Amino acid sequence: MKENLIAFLTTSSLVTPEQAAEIAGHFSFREIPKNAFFLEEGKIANNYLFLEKGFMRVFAHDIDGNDVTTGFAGPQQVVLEVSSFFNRTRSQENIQALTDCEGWGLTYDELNQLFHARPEFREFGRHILVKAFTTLKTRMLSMITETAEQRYAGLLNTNPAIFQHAPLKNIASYLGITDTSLSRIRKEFSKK
Amino acid sequence: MKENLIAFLTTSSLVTPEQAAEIAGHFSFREIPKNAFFLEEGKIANNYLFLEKGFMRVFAHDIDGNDVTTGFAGPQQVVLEVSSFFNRTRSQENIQALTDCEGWGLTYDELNQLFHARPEFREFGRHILVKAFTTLKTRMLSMITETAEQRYAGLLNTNPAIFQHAPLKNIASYLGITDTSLSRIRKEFSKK
DNA sequence: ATCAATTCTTGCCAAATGGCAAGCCATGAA
DNA sequence: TTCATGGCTTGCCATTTGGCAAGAATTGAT
Repeated sequence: MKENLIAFLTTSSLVTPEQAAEIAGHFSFREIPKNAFFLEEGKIANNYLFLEKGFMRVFAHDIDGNDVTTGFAGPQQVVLEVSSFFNRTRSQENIQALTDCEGWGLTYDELNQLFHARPEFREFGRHILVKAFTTLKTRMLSMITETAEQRYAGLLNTNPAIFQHAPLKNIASYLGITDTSLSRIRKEFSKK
Repeated sequence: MKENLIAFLTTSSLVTPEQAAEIAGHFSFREIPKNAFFLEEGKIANNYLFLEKGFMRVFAHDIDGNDVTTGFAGPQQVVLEVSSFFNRTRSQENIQALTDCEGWGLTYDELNQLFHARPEFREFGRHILVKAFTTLKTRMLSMITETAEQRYAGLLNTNPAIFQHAPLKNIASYLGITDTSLSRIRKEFSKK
């Protein structure tokens, strides 16, 4: 039942299979139907989620009120608004299900209890945070050094599934361009 | 002697002044002369630094070998290449002193011992990591939603000291533009 | 003091991206 | 079925940014 969660916990090799099974025991099943919000801006994130099925989109609003996609999440990934969750502050971001989603979750209190009781899960938690940070740094570097077309090609390569679930305008803002430009880039790209 | 470090540890209010004094006791004094490298790409980051005086630049190289500034550090900040330090992997980034620097440092082993012995320092460590992550997310959002001129104005506002220590071409790549464009933006900006 | 290297600016032009509006297409609701 | 909505593309043109090269200014080394 929780095989995927257990497997995920052990991949880092910071947690043994036995430990993973016990840790997984504390997670509860969560369903988020399509279009429902896992987190709404203005609220304090209280849920840590291991996403097993489905896709989600993370987005914020810029000064003019425009919708800006800051991230996507897919199966076998942790979904978490780090800042709001750990600092207990109001989130500036929304997390919405692009498709029907299923996964395993912890509340803030549950996670802290588990961090306290399970040093290896604490290490695992740090590992996840470091990974998210590294991923974001890589994305920042690609934002600085690559053209929009290169970033598009990169996303198509690393996360092709997103194109089947998110509208292009969301993908465009994630890439830092307008939907108009993305459309043109796709046209050029398909010629090659 | 270590007042600044102690004050820094207590600002988060995760560490009491007494605890901070004891934690600070484990840090050793570090000097990095101007232009020296605190970390070189290809090596494994082994030093955690609280910078007390001076400025540093973090940079990587893109595919064409161009120098890209990914960050700056100034007084009262932690200097750390998170990914290499925690994963014990070779760094893709360099950290170089822009001016003569002084601060207080821990090695990887020292930090881990302290994390183990001092839960409050562990919490503090997480707090620093979360803050760095949040800062980077904000920067990513500004990269997507703001013009180069707005980003320039923002940096001038939040970190004016950098302009006295780093050459403009470094600041340009940090902002995601060429030095030519930055020069023009500065010209326009000074008219206002 | 001199020379070399680096930094910064500027002019010229090209390339990349954006803004807007129109139109087409697919989807879902009534 | 019809209608309304949202998603995607496209044409036209404006704006932003880049590439390159030249030159001035600054810095650093000898």
